[in-house]
Amino acid sequence: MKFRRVKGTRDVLPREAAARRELEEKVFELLAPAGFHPVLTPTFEHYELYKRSTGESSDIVIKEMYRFQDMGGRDLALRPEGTPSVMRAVLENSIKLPARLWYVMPMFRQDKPQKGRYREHTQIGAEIIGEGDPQIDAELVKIGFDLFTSIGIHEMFIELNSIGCRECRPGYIKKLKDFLVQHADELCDDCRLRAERNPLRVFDCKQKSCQRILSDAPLQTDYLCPGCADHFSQVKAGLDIFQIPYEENPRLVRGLDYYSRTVVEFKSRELGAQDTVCGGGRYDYLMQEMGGPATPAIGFAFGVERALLASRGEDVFSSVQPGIPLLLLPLGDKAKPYCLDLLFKLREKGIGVQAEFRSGGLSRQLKRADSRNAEKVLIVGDKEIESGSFIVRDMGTGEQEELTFDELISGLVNT
RNA sequence: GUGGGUGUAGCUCAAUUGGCAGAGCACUUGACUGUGGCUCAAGAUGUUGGGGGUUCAAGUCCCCUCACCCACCCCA
Repeated sequence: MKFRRVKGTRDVLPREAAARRELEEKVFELLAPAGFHPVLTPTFEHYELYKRSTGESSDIVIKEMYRFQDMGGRDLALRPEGTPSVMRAVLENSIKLPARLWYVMPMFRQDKPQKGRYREHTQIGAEIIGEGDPQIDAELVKIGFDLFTSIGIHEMFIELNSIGCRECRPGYIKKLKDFLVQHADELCDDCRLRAERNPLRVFDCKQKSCQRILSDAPLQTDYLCPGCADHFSQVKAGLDIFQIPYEENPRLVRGLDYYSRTVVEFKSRELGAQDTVCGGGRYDYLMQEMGGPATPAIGFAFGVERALLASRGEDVFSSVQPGIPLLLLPLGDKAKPYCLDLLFKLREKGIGVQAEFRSGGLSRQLKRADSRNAEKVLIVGDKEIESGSFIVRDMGTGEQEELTFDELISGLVNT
């Protein structure tokens, strides 16, 4: 085998492709009534867009982007996540706000592939732009919850936190940094680095020793300004209206720079290490940072591959040849052009039909029909062409009936 | 970028202390030239992931390399 797929990419075979379409339908059915409209953006953008929005301290920008130059010397990158592109599109096309947009688009990140994580993957995302009330946060979380429930993801739980705003976050980060410096000699090497660059990330550390120390660390929720504290408690009050299982996780931090206030993760215990199905949060400053007017916004996104893993298990990914409703079996060379003609006369009637043009006797043709998973076959030999009466055989039951050409054309429409 | 595991026929996997590379499924052909699935018979399939080394002899031992899987970092 000479050519292989590029590391971290995958082939989506018919069975999984069908499952994806189903999933997309379900998402559409849930989002459309809530006012979401579909949107598509280019697969690549100016590198600068992601650098400025996703953030220079995010791992995506630091080491995971497919960055390249085109022949005009433009500095470009394959889209690593959807939000910056969607916001750019809103701004560039002067879309009327508030707006609700959703998308299903491929994303590209050059990190090490493992279960449920690929270098090219498909994300479905939903964004509410121009609405900042806490009820919106609760609405979006509820929509997400319903969505994952409807696609059959079990053992799901929601983690929720508020990471504050411009007013209160800097003060908290300073407090946290002071704490980390104090305990620097007890932390792992990674965490000492994090303490300098991006202190919030220490909460992601899996080291038990670090976790023990961090259990005494100051928490953002204790240092929220009155505005953020009120917002957060109203989000929770909103969620309490629904019977949604969520837990506050004061150590939940997200990897992108643009988040503020509400952050949320949807997790499933059925996924192993990659247990986050969906992440999201509020990003009230992003539009302004991109040069637009101050505009509150919130959104979530999830990976289709991971969602399918969590909802259907492995069987989704096996390859299965789909069956054929009706297969024409020509016998002899004269019957072949006749079948070719018949093929399209039947398709015009909306019948799913194919023909077996490889030569062979009836026995052979039936064997082929069997291995191709045909539900019914139509036997077309010289005898049939002459008499205008054809045998339709049900490959499941073995029952046969004889139909004239006209009966065939009209009668099969109902089968 | 770091660690662990696995690479043998299209697929799932065998192969004893180093000793003729095999089975099941799938495939092709025939028994059966106008009635499939079952059965029976025959057949085809490999640079044992790649390269190098040790040896009379390597799927097996050693070194290098690549790919995939799992995990870490991080994330969807």
